[in-house]
Amino acid sequence: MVAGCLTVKLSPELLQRFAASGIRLTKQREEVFGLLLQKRDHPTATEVFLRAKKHMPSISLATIYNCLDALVDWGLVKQVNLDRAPTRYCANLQEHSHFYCESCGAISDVDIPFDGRWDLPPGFIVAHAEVSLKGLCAKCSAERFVRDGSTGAGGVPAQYPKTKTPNQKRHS
Amino acid sequence: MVAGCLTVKLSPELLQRFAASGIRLTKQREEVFGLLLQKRDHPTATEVFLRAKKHMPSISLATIYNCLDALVDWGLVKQVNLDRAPTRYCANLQEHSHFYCESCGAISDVDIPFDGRWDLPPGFIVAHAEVSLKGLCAKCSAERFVRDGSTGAGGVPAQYPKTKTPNQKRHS
DNA sequence: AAGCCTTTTTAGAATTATTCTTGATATTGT
DNA sequence: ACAATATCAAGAATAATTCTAAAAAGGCTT
Repeated sequence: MVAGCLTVKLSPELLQRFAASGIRLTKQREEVFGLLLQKRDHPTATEVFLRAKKHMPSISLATIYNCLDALVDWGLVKQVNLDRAPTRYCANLQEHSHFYCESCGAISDVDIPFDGRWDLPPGFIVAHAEVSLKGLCAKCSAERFVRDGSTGAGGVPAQYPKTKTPNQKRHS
Repeated sequence: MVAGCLTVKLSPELLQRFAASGIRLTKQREEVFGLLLQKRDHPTATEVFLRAKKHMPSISLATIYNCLDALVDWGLVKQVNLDRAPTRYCANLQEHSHFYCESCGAISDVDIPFDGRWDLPPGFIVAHAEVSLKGLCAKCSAERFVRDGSTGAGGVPAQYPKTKTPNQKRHS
């Protein structure tokens, strides 16, 4: 009971990548990813759902969440969380930050995240800026290095050795 | 039916400020604010609730939310949102950023938000950094300045003239 | 192509953080 | 003290998201 043609045809290279990596690219995932590539306005899961239904009337919201989660897991899509508003999704894989317009609610991508100033398009006015860091605190990094026999000295790469985090859900 | 002594006595200066500003400092608000000042570990509303109940057994979670919202409105407390985890509350009024430890879940304050590098305590390892900007996009700032008769030229202060935002809830 | 195994989709129930509603209670100004 | 106003409490309501169980689809082997 699958509907007609997809919104966006993925590039052969991308399809190749999927095939090579053992990832199963279902019609639904292809549709969801295609929608995100096509209209890069940071839609919420519900918005993606509404758009997807036009082409696949039988798709369910749970599937949208499943697909988005899968795409996020594969590193093809990024979640954008602003305050407690519904999570938005973004197919821009370049490192970038987000700008939320407090007047119209639009979310724009901002290039070059942090090395002094942001590369804001002309006319944009920043009222509030917020930085969230994640990683290992002193205590935990010490423990980790003791266990792994590493020195823990300076120049540690950003991607520290990952050990299984206990039962942590996707966005923790 | 109000319980015994508060966890933390607020400073006379602060009490003065409340009195002067017409803000009504109720026992519940005082307790909640005191708890945040006393143990600065960025508790969630539920955690504040559990702590408050020890001193005010009759307090309700809704009241905790009310008090926290009021404190946030008065600028005495900041909300800390990390991904979609429950909102945490922070009585540190200094401009600062937050560091989330992906191993133990602790949230630390990080001084000096963005001017090159962050002032991280030794041992902290950053794996991911995220910057969220808020303000006015080009379209909206143009509209605003046309309406207000301002030039819109460079050097605009971060605190642009606020007009009523239509029915926007606290965290939008 | 048939059978078998695994993954995915679906629909709806469940969860969870937060907000809303309503009546009770407390506080302030007169 | 009395009215006017603001706040609190309890539980219902909301909304985003996740979970569950069963059906469907995809792949692989023969």
